[in-house]
Amino acid sequence: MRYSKMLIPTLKEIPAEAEVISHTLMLRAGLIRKLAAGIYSLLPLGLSVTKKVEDIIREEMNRSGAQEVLLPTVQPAELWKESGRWEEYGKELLRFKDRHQREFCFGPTHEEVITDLIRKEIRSYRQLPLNLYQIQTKFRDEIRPRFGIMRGREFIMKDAYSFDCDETGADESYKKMYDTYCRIFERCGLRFKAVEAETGIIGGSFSHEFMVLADSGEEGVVFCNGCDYAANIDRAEIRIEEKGNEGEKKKMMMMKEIKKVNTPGRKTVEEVSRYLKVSPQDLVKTLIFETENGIIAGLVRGDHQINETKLKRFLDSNIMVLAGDETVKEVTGAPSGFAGPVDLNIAIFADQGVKGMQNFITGANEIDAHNINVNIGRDFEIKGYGDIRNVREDDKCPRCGKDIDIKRGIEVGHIFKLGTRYSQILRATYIDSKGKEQLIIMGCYGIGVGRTISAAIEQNHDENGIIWPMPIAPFQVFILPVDTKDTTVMERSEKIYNSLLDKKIDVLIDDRDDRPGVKFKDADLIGIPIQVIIGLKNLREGNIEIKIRRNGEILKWRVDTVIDKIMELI
RNA sequence: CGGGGCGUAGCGCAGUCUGGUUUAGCGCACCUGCCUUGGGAGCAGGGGGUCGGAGGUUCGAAUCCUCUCGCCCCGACCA
Repeated sequence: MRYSKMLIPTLKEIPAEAEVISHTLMLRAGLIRKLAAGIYSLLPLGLSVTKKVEDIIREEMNRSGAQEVLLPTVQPAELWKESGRWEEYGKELLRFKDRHQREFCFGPTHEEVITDLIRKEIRSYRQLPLNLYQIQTKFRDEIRPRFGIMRGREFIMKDAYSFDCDETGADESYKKMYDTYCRIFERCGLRFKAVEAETGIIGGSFSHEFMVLADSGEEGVVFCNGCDYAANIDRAEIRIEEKGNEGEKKKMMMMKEIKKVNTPGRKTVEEVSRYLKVSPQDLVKTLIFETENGIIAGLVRGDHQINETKLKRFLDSNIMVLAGDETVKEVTGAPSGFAGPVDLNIAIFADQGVKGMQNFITGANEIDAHNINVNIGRDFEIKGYGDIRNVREDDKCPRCGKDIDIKRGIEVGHIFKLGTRYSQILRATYIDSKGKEQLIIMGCYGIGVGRTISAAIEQNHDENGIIWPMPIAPFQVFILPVDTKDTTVMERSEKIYNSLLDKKIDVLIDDRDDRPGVKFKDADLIGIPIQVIIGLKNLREGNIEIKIRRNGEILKWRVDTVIDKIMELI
């Protein structure tokens, strides 16, 4: 491809809208342009990378025995009503009506459609197992799209669905996809971790997320330095320390008399503990939540953070919203910041870390007041204890007890074992070898294509621009003739260009009649791994210069060996 | 949805508080010519704006008021 003919609108200045480096660079390198919030056009360079990633996915999916299909983006409401998700999915589901006032939605995911297809087509165990996948545009009306195509509303996703006769088969399918995903992300040149994860609205019995570690990641990832335990922060279990001496000591402590103290204007744990000259560990935080089963309170130690997802799972509720100021006032009789469990007549649940605490401090359900020397059992009752707080770096691995690390991650892939959640409700069944009707067991497996690209840039860039890993680079080689007007330079450049094309190499030649500085800057910005720089000075000495984008290394090779040497690099 | 901020040329911004000497500006980009060719050059000339939109106040509105649309950030939420 010739640069002069290609639409590569690079930007010298940093776009105001971009927040993370991958977004900035994708705009600056001319890969994407925004049309509306969370909705982007892919320009030639961006599409080229997208196709490379898609092809890697296709190859590996096909290798695993999956078959590609293409399902509709527009889906009838009936199917979603049948699965129950028309109500469940909420505002993220983009709904609309056709000219006959029939209800439709733009598919945010395709469990309903694929299950419908399968229930119509599959009769016998002889037709199973099956794994179908597609690479398709989806739409989820995100509350807050951000970071360019990392969290868009319209986005390209590879989604696969497996169908098995029994649990053993389903587990095998799941394992196969796990391995396939590892291969895909390895080939994309990403440093990633597979972690235990939540199933969320997709549902199912267990799942793994594939996380690319990057500071800009939106998910917390917990992993052990000693063993291979790794989990999403919403999933990561708290290791319960066997309290030896400390526990004993605690038990021996006397319950002191509960007392109300003034804490004018002190609302946060930080403020209260400093004012009362105690450590945050001596406090218990009371958080009020609204659920579908009424208002409840969640308790954690002052220096701990409650995890709503864990609380939600613990209480098996679908809705869990931190109560607003009005609700808090209604329930506790005080503005938020002064809530406490004593004389609170709603169900109270506590983190297991609160269990051994004695003579602690809580809000007094009264403005500018806290209670000290509060004790469970004597002053209030707890309806249940659970693991409802976030893991911290000073916690230990729940499996092996060694130190753990918490990092940020970008979720690029997610695999779920669905079980019979959809096959049951949509009646996707088969006849087994004994002639009996059975539910098909399903799995579902997603990869965010755009997110994978963003993540690749987050991990592979420097101050000058993108540094593409070779397998997903839009071009493998960038030929940069320093002076387009010089015939010696241009003839040699064209020759190399054509030789590489003959060898099926993706090569871009910068035939623009621009000053060298402009071309060098653009070359670094768009990040093609190998730059072939052809200048008169080197050419006179029979040399051609090669610049490795990743490390800036400059190599000088003889003109007649340059093609072979480039082939070795690719 | 709550809080904050921003909409002025393709991009980045000034001007808005304090309405009128501004014919609405600057840098980059763009077009023409000259010049230049190893890290986003230089000179000269040029084109491009319903100041997000609607309504209002006023002799006069980018500037003040009301409504509205869009976008960004934080929070809540989320594969």
